[in-house]
Parts: sequence; C-alpha cells; structure tokens
Amino acid sequence: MPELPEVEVTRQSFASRVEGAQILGVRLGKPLRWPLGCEPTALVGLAVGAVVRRGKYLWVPLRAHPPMEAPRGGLLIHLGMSGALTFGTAGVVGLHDHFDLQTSAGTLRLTDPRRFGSVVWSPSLIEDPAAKLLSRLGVEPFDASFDGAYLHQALQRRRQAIKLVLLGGDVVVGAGNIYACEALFAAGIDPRLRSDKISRPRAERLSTAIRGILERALSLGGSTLRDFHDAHGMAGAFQQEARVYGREGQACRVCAGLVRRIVQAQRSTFFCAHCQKR
DNA sequence: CATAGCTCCTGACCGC
DNA sequence: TGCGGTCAGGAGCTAT
Repeated sequence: MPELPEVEVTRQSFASRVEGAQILGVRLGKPLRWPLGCEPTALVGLAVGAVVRRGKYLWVPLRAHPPMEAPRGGLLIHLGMSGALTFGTAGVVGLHDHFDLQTSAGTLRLTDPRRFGSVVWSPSLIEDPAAKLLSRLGVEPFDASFDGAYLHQALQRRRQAIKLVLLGGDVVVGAGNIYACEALFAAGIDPRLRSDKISRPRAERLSTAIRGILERALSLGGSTLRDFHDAHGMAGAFQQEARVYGREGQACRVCAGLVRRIVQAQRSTFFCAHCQKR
C-alpha cells in the first residue's frame, strides 16, 4: 500500500505529537518481517526524538532521559504492503495489531494484516541493521540532486524496462506501483522502454513527472486503495486522480484510447499505448 | 555489478 | 453460502 506519499503523510500525522514523549512499554504481536532486534524492556524510559523519513522507511530516534544524553539508537519502521500506523489512545488490540510503542503522549501502533512490514531497532542510522536496509536506496525525489541530469546518467547503466527501475528504488526512492505508472503516463513514456534508451530530454520530463506526481499525492493525503489511512485515520484522495492505475479497459482521460494492463516482473503495469511512446 | 525469480502473509474478489 | 483460484500498494535474498 504505502509509497512515499503515504509514508510521509503518516510521518507528519504523528511526528510532532510523539516527539519528546517517554517510552512506557512495548507490546509485540505476531512476528513481522524481521525481529525487533532488542529486548522490548530495553526501550522503556527512553525519549522519542524527531521522526524522519528515508524512502519508505521511518526512523524514530530514541535517546536517554534527560534529552541531553546521547542517542540510544532508534526504530526503523517499514509499512510493507499493508501496514498502517496510528497514534493516540490505544484501543482494544485487534487481530492485526502487531506492534505498540506505548509512550507518555500516546501509543504508536502498527496494524499490518500481511506482516510484510517491520520495526527494527538499530544503534544508529549508520550501523547495522539500519545501515544495511538503507544502503542501496537511491536519491530522494525532493532533493535538489534529483534532476534530469542525474536521472539520465543513472538510467544509462540499466537495461531493464524503465518501470522496473523506478520500482527498484535504487535510482530514486518513493515511487511504488501506483506512482511509477502515473509518473510514466505524465512523462509520456512507455513503461516497457529500456532505461538506457531514454534520452536526456525525456529523463528531464520524467524527473519532473516523478516529483510532480509524488507532490500532488502528498498534498491530497496519499492514495487510499484498500484501506490506507494516516495516524489520524484519514483516508487519501489521490486515487481519484489516477490517469492509468487501476483503469484497465477504460478510456484514457487524455486521448480516449483504451488503458492497457500488462505484467512486468509479476506486477501489474497500467498505461496508454497512444499517449506513452517507446 | 545487473538482473530474474522467489518469498514472506492475509484478505478481497470472482466465477462456479 | 462455500470453495478454489487469482491478485494485491514492497523489497530483501539468492542464484546466475
């Protein structure tokens, strides 16, 4: 579910409220993708710092009380395919609530039916396991370093279809299946086109499209396909603006041709063969 | 190094 | 209503 906009919307919905809170306890449900990596009780008494996002990961820094003391690592959280975080008064523990961080300001809860998500303790962002999980991530789409020149240069080294390179996240992070499809539509590029065949001008358009689509989704609170919501329980609205994603067989909103669905690396790709060229 | 395929898990949906 | 098959927003791991 969650791509960069959904993760960022989630972060914004609880970061300021949890910052400075003290950890009172940790509750673990069924196993997530990886074990927590520390004794849950070892976190009790630590204070929560400023939550930051890297790609689709959230880093929750922890430090000893009082806050002047050195950092005591943090929690690296990923929402996987079906994860959602809520923050507030902890209600009844549901079937899919697999992690609670109980703090003096409220409980941060991960609800994740498929359990592809993870909460992993790490001593810092530059030490394992956090460093390992973040090491191959590409640039942030909103960084100044992400531009047409960078994208073109990075794509020159790949022969995979452009859609798969965007999904890979090692050139630029943040676009999952929905936004990769939408960005390629916006840029007028066929998702099957080999990355190294993309010209400099088209790379320029694509970088602009990726940033634009993610920005637009962010401003709309993300996409709600099945049940995404932020930590306040708010749904997103971007999916109503989708030009191609999930619209197989429907008329393209630009040329009225039929939107097609193909499968690339076992994942659906939606595109308009008339508007998107090789 | 780049790439292809597999994998984790549960729920929703579709056709019979 | 029940059953089986298919598909789903992610991404690390392994083998080549």
